[in-house]
This record gives sequence, structure tokens and C-alpha cells, in this order.
Amino acid sequence: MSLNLRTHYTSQIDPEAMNGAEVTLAGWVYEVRDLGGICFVVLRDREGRAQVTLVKKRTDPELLENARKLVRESVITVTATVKAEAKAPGGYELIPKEIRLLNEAESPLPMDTTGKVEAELDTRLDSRFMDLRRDRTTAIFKIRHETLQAVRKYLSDNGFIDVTSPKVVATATEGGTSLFPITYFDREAFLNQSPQLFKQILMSGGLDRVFEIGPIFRAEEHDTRKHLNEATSIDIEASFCDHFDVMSILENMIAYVYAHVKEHAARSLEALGIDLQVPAVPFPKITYDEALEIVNAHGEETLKWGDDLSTLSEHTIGAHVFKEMGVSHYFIIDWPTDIKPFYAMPYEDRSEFSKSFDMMHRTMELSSGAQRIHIHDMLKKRIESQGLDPEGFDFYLKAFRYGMPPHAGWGVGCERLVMTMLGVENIRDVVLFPRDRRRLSP
RNA sequence: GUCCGAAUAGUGUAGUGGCCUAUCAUGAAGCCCUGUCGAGGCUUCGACCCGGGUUCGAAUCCCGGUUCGGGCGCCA
Repeated sequence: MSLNLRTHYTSQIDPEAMNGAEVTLAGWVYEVRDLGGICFVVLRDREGRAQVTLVKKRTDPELLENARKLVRESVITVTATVKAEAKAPGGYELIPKEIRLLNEAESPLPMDTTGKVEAELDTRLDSRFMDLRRDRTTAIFKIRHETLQAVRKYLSDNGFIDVTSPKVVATATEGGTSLFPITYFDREAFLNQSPQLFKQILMSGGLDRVFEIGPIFRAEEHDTRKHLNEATSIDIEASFCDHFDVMSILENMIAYVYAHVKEHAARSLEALGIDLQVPAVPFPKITYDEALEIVNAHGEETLKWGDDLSTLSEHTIGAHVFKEMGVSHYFIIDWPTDIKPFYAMPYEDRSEFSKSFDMMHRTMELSSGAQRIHIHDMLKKRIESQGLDPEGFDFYLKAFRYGMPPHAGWGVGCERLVMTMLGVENIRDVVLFPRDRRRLSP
């Protein structure tokens, strides 16, 4: 016996073609409107809503009585006849034969699902299961799905192999961020901050082009709208490429993702009231030095060569680029070697600059990448000069001693990609169960 | 970590020392209503974050705590 209770989603009912057909829908009670002589029950499923109409004179009294008593957000199935009806939302209504109550919801609900009363993000996250029943929230996660589908499609079509690297690691942080320590049997281990080291090792393995979409962990006590302690990273690494090659892959992928979402998530975009504009490629490239000039010319703060860009300066540059060139996405290239990770390749003729880049949205950084150092001794030296212990990197450095091709890559924050695409202001909005400095549950 | 702000029914809010027996919406319970689509009408229910203090009197002012929001910092 099967528990396949549903014959159709609400969106699969064609009023004309299916007029008179019997269907069974499964979902939640969105609303009951009892007008006395006529009663409407609105069923909601993932794809939309359907109106069940019960006319007093023509409905079995017990069926009507049970329908009137339905508690909002309870789970029901409705077996009914489809009736094309211009007066009904969606152009059809359902004349029920049977309404089965599968699971009654408690009352009152922890939050409103109809959009009449907005709930704060914190309230919504505490009751995420209920929040997901709202159109807007469902739309965000459908778009996130289409985003990742597009990323996989684009990268696969361009010769990238989907890989999975370990999230539990012994040591060897890339520096900078701190890691979450965990217990691995009787040893100390950590949750990995990024697949960086492993995807590089795969270049030595000859996989040539790889990508990974997976979780990354950062034990930083940041407290902003654009940081998470557990995030999703979209990473690539490609052999026989320099930074310009992978920038090209990145910008084309972003444009592809936007176009894909526009086409495949049109209803979700509409639910969010978004008219998505696909960014034009190539994205403009400005150098780090030019970025500094922009910041210093605007006078709100003064940066000197070698400084990293502050939040304020990112906004200054983003606003400037948007005003001058009318684009939201751009690259900042040629960063000082010393403020980029040890594996970024310096230019041969000016080693204080590296073959590195950040890909920016006008509101925040979306990606960073570089051509990597593929020369063992140079890499080891860079590790040492950044104050790290090369011994912890043995497993990584070993891969550079037996034939490592030149390579380049980048990582994009999936959440930031989605939030900038949708104009969502808080990164937690695009994560089902966000992990931030304070939130560990649900 | 730091600066600023907030905390009132299930949810979202009004409120600036007495007019608060606390506003409104939504919701819930009940009743009326045959085309609702944020249905409408009537009745009822439901709240001042915790601890101290000031005051004749505190939702309101002060102190501490907790939690939340925003800015910055930290952050390949």
C-alpha cells in the first residue's frame, strides 16, 4: 500500500482541460471562510493554493460541518471534482467529495502565514517550519535551488567535475580565520574553513577542473547581516589556467545563473516582486590601486597602500562603479601579495602584487580567487613568511612535489550570491537554519 | 569585541510619570451572512523581558542582567 495521497499539485490543475475530473490534493488549510450559505476552504501546497467550495444546500451536512471546524494550518487531503469557475481564484474551484484531516494544527499559530501580519526574522527563524509556509519564504528557497542547479549545470557543461572534500580536518588553517575545534575519537580536529587546500591537491591528481558546493565553517564572532558561521561555498579550481581565465568562468557563470533563475523561477521572482536584470559580461575590472584612489578621492576615509578594504570603502567603491559604469558586479584585481592568502601567485615582475581578485557586488564581496602558486619551494616560503608552520601543511605541500600544474580558482559565497540577486538584506533570510554567533537552534 | 537602539497578548504594534481597568490590527472562541478572494458585522478572550531602585504613584525615569535589531570591527 502506498501513501501516495496526492494526484496533483494545485498548480497542475488546468481548469478547462480538467473540468469535471476527480483529483486529490494534499496540503495545509490556509484559510476557512464561512459565509453561512457557502463556505470556502483554501488548501495550500508547495506550488500554490486551491479553493474548495461547499455550498450549504448542495453539500453533505457532515462534510460541511467538518470543513467549518478545520483549524488553520492543519494537514488535509481533499478529493474533489474540478469545476472551471471564473469567480474562483485561479479560475477553478473544487467541489469536495471527501476532506480528510490527517493532522490537526494547534492554535494559536506561532506566526501568521498569510502575510497579513509580518513577523520579525528572529520569530520566523524560531518557527522556521511555519515561516516556510509563507509565499515569500518558499520563493526564496526555490530560487536558491534554481541558483545551485544553474551553477551545477554551468560548471558541468564547462568540464568541471563535482567533488566533495572532507569537512573534518586535522589542522592547517589557511590563516586568518579561526576554526571550530571538535573531538575526533581521542584527537583534536577542526571543521574546515574552506575546500581550498583539497581542491588544489586535486589539480595534482589530474582532475583538471573541479567544483564543490558545500558547507564551510568559520569560528569568527562576527555580528553582521552578511556573515554566517556555517555557510555554503561554491568553489572551483582549474588547471592550466591563470586568474583571468577563471574570472571569465566566474562572470559567465553569474550571468548564466541570473538568466536561469529568471527563466526557471519566474513565479518565485514575481512573488518577491523582483524584476531580475541579468548582468552583462564581461564585468569591469579595476585594480586595487584604482580602488584605493576611488576611496581616497571620496574623502570619507583614507587608506594607504597595503590596507585591506573596509566595509565603508567597499560601499564607496561599489557606489562609484555603479554610478560611473551602471553595473552592480565588478572585479578588483592585482591585490598586494601580503594581504592575500599565502597561495596567491605573485606577479613575476612585481612580486608585491598578486594575481588575485575579488568579485564584488556593489554592496559586498561575493567571491575571491587567484592564480595559485604551483611551485613547491615558493609556496613553502610563502607559508613561512605569513607566520604559519609548514609542518602542518605537509599533506598539502606533498602534492606540489610530484608534478603540480599551474592552476587558478575561486570561491563564491552561495548565500551572498542569492541575497544580492534578490536584494535580501539579511543573509539569514536565505539559509534554512542559519548558524550565527548566537543561534545554534533550530 | 564595541557603539547605537529596542523589548507590551500567539504575531505585529500604540504608549514620554496619574487620563492604563493598556491602543489598534491580526488571531482564537461564539453568533449572523450564498461568491468570498487581506470578506463583512456583532460579542468575548489574550500582553507591559528579569531583578533592583527613585516616587504618594512606573509600561513610562534610573541601575544591573538577559534577549533581539542596526552600525563598525573581526573575517581566503
